Amino acid sequence: MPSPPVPSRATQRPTTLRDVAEAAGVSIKTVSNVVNDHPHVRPEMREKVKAFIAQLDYRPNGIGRQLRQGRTGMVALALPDVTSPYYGELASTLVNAARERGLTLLVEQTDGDLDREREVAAGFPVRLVDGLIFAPQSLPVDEFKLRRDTTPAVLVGEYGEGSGFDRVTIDSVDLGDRAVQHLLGLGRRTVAFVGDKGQGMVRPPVVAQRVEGYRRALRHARVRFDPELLWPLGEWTRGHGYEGTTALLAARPDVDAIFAANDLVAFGALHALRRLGLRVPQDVAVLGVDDVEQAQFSAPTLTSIALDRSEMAEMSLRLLTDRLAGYDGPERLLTVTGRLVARESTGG
Amino acid sequence: MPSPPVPSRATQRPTTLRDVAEAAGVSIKTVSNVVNDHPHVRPEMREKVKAFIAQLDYRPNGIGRQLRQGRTGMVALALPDVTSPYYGELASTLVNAARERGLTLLVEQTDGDLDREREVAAGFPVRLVDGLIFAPQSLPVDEFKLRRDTTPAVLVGEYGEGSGFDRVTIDSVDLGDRAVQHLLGLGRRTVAFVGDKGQGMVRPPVVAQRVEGYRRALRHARVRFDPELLWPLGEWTRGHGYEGTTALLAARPDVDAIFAANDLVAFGALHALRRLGLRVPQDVAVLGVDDVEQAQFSAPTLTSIALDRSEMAEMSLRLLTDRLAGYDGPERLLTVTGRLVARESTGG
DNA sequence: AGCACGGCTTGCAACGTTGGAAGGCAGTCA
DNA sequence: TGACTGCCTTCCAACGTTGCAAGCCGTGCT
Repeated sequence: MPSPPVPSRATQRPTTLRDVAEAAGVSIKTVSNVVNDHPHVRPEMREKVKAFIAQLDYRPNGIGRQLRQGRTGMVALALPDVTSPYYGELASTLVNAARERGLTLLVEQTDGDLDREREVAAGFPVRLVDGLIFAPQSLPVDEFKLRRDTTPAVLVGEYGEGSGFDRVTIDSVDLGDRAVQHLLGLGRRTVAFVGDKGQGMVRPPVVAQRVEGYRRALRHARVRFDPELLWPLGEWTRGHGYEGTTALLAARPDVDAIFAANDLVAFGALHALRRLGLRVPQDVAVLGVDDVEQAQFSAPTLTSIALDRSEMAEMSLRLLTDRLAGYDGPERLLTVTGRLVARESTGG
Repeated sequence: MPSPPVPSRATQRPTTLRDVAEAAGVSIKTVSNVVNDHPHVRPEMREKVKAFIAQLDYRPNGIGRQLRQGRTGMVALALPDVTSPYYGELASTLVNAARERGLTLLVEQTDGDLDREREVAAGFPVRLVDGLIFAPQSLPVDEFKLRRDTTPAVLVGEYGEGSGFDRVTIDSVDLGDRAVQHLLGLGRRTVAFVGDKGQGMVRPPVVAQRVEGYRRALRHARVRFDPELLWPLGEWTRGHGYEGTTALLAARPDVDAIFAANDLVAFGALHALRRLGLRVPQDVAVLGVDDVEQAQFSAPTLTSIALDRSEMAEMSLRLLTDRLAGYDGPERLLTVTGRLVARESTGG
């Protein structure tokens, strides 16, 4: 009878419960009981088995465990792009928060692309996660509503009104209102919003809300609304912010304040104004949204509206873990409000 | 005989192969064959089964599949922090590159913390991934060498010499050399390196190499090496860069150039110099490493050394997938070299 | 001595999937 | 008509784990 071949290091089979059981001369189940700290194992037996576990470097096979338990302990996080500071920080906090709860986070990037977001909504082709945290950008709400996947989902961002899903949202109307109030309070009267999207047609909720806040502040201060000051941008990036601001000031040299859709756009705007030889805040005041760390270090430092990303991350995970734990009630909505941090770019 | 209870939406059991099989009146294996595009299924049968699959929204259970196949299709990426632009871009590219290869990336953050890095090296307590891409910061190489986990691993960064593992590395000696050459080429003679670590004791490899490059450039230009100009920093962040630079210029007002350990430190340095009323580059030239996007938008724009993160990501994944495909040869080493991008902060 | 009890250990089954082998059926050819 | 062939389908087992129920054994009580 041939002896079994000696496995090479690379093909070495990981230790299983059975291996430990055979080595220790006990049943598989007893080893399992030791691993899972179940009662009804004699202390000396427990010690003995633990010794073999350590010696053989036994670590449970997650797959087997998950198959048995029907849950994977994994949660998908789908967002446009971890590279942007806003989403990056959200992802970072979520990774850690999930870890603390014994969950593993699977990161998926959509680039805000409609088709990719559709795929996420439809559910991953292979069922692998217990839940989903989703920050959509382009997907119409009605489409998400119709998803057949019954995995619990939490929506993050301005998006999702009327979707019937749990949401962590930002009060962007209030945010826009306060941003523009601040600029008007400096005596500025020609305030541009840089970062409009889908104007005339369907604005994504984030944009629609910020614009509504913008108009509310104007109305309140009895300043005439000038639609030309809603300046469109393909994407909310530094590059687009730079191009857009350059074009804006060519068309409207009378602009004396810029409400940038987010901090990246604001950095692009600062750069453009510098290139144009305009002083910030003396000639043009600039205000961004997100309060990314760089805002404290740019020249000039950037006034911004801070959103508590770690709070948002905690909230989303809490909503999701409730569902995982069996909560089956109606949708819930948690709202985060912004906090204005005044810095040099608005004379602060 | 009681009929089975109607499941509520929340507890609805996902569709399995068995469900489809029963609905279609065929065996489980036939459905499996259809799902996996296996031969020996009559076309009309295939169509019929596909119809049921669509109707019942059947999607394979990843766990069952993985258990059967012995692989999870998941790869862990362990790095200090996705929030920093450098690691964020690495993670972002890796997520997409893994996706293209049908792999799923699991992101783990260590904060560069020794204990967390130890855990990663020891292997996750629950076996769940087929491979590991690891960017360590504090872990001594010797410790990593001894890891018992036989999962294939790829090390990313300056770290890992002599570890016996596949590596994607950066030639940081050359990088430091070229950085300082550039500054000396501007006529500067008092070049500080901001971001030294563990000086006197064991410098982490990144630092050791950049310092070696720094000294090599000085030697080559016959400029005396002044150890006081290696300025220590607890961490390579904007905040530490700001504090460190402020302290540096208090101690050494004669500094006329700063080689910052990375771009974040450089942004902190720019901010500090502005606060001190010093002009960049006229009074002090500043140069960073990583060429993050913000470098093109800061005031002044930042000269930096670009490292191709997407190339590094592709390389790491290639090394890893080779191992997953069974390659069992000796360790391999791929090296990325930096490219200097001159901007305003050095008068470019 | 017999019995019950409680503490510890084991055996069985099942989670959902797929490779391999065996089974069935119709058509073809001698 | 019977055997063979080739295609399609089904059956069986196994991946590693854990809940449940049953089994065993020694102790203490009557």
